[in-house]
Amino acid sequence: MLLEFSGIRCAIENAAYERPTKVHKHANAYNCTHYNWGILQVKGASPRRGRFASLHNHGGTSFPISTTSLPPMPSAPWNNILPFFRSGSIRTVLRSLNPFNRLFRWTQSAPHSFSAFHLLKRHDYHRLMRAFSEDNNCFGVLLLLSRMKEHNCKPDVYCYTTAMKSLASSSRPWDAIAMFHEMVDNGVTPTVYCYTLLIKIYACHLGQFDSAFAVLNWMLDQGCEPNVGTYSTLINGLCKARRLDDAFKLFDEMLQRGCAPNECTFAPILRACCSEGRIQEVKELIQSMPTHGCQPDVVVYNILVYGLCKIGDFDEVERVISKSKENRWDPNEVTYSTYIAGLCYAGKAEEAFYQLDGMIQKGLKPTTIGLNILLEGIGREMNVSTSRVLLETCRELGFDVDIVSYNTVMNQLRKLGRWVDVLNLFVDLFKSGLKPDSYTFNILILSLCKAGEFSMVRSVINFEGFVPDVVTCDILFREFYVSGGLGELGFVLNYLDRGDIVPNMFFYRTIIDCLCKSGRIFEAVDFVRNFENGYPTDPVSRLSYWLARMGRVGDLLMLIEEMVKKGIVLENQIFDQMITAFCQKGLCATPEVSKVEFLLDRMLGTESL
DNA sequence: ATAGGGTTAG
Repeated sequence: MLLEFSGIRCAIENAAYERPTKVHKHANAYNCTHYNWGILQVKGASPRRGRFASLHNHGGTSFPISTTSLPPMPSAPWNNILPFFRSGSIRTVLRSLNPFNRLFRWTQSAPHSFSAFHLLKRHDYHRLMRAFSEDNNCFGVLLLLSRMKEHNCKPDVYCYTTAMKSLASSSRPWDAIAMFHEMVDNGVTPTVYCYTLLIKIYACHLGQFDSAFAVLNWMLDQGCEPNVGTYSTLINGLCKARRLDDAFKLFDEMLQRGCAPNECTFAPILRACCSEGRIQEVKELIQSMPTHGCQPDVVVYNILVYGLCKIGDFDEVERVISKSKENRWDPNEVTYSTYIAGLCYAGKAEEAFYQLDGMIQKGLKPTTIGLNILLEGIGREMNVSTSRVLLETCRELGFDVDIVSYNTVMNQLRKLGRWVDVLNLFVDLFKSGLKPDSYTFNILILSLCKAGEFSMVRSVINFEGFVPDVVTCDILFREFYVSGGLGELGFVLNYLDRGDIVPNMFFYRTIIDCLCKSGRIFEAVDFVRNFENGYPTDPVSRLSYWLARMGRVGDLLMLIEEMVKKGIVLENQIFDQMITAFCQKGLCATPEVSKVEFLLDRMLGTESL
């Protein structure tokens, strides 16, 4: 047991504490393995990335460049790509390409001969790449890019941009950045949009605003003027990172540079204000929009509806919708779906159903996302039978459901311990032509674990196309630890050792929980002590919870003294957890409370230092 | 041809 833990610790120490988000989405891995590409091959397409982009000199200007190399291009033979051509959108594009015209006339289905690829023009490749990209098939996009190079058709800026976009939306931001550099190295000049995409990757995907601003400056140096889209993208990133002040600053800056904002510039700012409940500010901003030369549109009003729902002001939502005509906008599917979602969150499921009727009568079909929120809301506020029936009747009603719909209802059943029903829905989703994603598998696995059906868990893990992710590892680790079957999890440890799965705060918390539950307190303390950056807040908070819970306030005090000595800033969270545990144990009315009071005094003392 | 609006797992 000890050995296993030291193995994990090793993996954790090797892993970067604040590594960028995961490099690949398992949905993609699923797609690929489903079509008989080995998992390892797919993983090979996404090698481990370096931690952060470092700054290199590029044309005399400081420019962020990643230290990573390009992903190896996939090299499956063409017939391996055949299954992809079953996708409707891709076939539509193929059909319209001259070299494929005749092929399609001969065969009703996909082409069996790929000699036609030799005849494709650069533009044709780009159209195909876009179709694959829209189909969320990053692998196919990369395959096409490598094929066009093999056929001596030099990819242009549009092809590279599409590849970057596809990589970014497959959670492979570092590969996308590497792709940008390959493009520049090949002497292809980026367009404004290409730079904007790079900014988006740094700002929205990686949260590295220094690099994002560096790109902005670099493009100016290259004589490429940022446009509204560029600024809006960066403002969006800042807003998402809750840096609203910086967003406003950039907004002023773009005005000074003579770049006029539009609806897309306002939207993220309005959204951020809504999230903070600053609804009055939202209303004022919307009113100010015409002075900036833009007319609030349906998206802007949808954000307002979202904000009003968030504070539960449904009367005002009604007013905003009823005044839509005079404000020159038409409520759409998203408007009502947002309204319905708000009602669900407020526990007004009946009212949500009423609004659903209303929107259908207006000839608007609920969006898939809107349906998913409704399913979640009625499962929570009414009962799971209703949400399940709704899910099953959507097809008859002509509403489009997706894998999230199934995941939502499956998880509701999971919470009730109805694992047989979870399994039934898992089977049903295939009948609806859907494919399970990582959420589906994790819900199913958790459900089976809680039911003690470990042999079925093993079957699910071996299910074709399933790739465990950090959530799977977390679930398996916790559940197998509790049931004493940790020895079976060698493959989880291998994943961690290879760095294919990067542990996150949830996972560290699980490790602390497992150690503490089995009384291995000193190992838990050692665990947080030996962290790369030392005593990370989240695991320490969890440890603080356990120590208080086990009545070991003295040990907790020692840990805190140790941290203070090393100059570590103590977060409130650490004390919150301690207090929670203390209250849960009902120790507040006992003399024990004096220890906590002492600790709190200590906290206030350290804060004033 | 690019930018902005709702959703699920530990």
